[in-house]
Amino acid sequence: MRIATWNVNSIKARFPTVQEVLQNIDCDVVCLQELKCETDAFPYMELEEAGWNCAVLGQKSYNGVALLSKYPLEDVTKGLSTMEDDQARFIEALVMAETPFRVGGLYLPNGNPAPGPKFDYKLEWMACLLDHARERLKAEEPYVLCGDYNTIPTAVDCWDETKWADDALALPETREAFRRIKNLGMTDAFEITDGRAHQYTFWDYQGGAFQKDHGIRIDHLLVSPQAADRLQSVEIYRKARSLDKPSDHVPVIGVFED
DNA sequence: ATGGCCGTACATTACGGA
Repeated sequence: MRIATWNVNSIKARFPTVQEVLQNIDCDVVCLQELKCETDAFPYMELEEAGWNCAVLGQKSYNGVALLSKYPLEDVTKGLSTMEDDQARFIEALVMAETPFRVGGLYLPNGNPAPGPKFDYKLEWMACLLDHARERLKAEEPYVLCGDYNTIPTAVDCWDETKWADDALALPETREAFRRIKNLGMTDAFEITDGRAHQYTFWDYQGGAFQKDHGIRIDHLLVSPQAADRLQSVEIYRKARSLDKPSDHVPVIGVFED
């Protein structure tokens, strides 16, 4: 079972690239973020023709999340169970593989500038995600909570810690909120299968950041104990960043024993 | 310094992103 998360930064602006990458990474489940399209405008037909079952929570202009699955999806929920949110940032479903996996796809708020109302919203969102994860863990099932966390977990997850010191992605409050979710018993899949420093999932469009490898690791898969038991490896599909008109994020793939 | 982001929208600039 291969489960990917990928912030596509507009599905319409790069749909041919998205289709090509989906084919190449050969996953069973893909969580997409930053669709930047309304639910009705999602390219259901093309993706269904390629064998995907789709669950979508879209929004005009900004945000928007989707779940793609080669297996049937059941128990689809849109939005966090623990919060009223007018932004399309969370979708979850039960993936009916031989061993069912529950998969949540999230697009956590950026939070800049900090301090300020946007940072407050980010921290509120993370607190609600914590409550949601706590409830989900009670089921003791394979559970994967993946997406763009807009969180640089530690100093070695960015190319230059000093450049991010005052940024909402790296502030102590953000890192603490992320750790709290891990402390519930959700494991960072990359950390336990790879764990190398300076492995990135995002590179800014500006200043030749990708060529200089000036990136940050902000796309994560957090997994329940039952999913961690099956976890074999994590792949960061860097190649997606070198294509024409790329997203600024690349797919991160968790590989699980079936 | 010989270069210097991207996508969206009530668009020709403002905004959100990270």
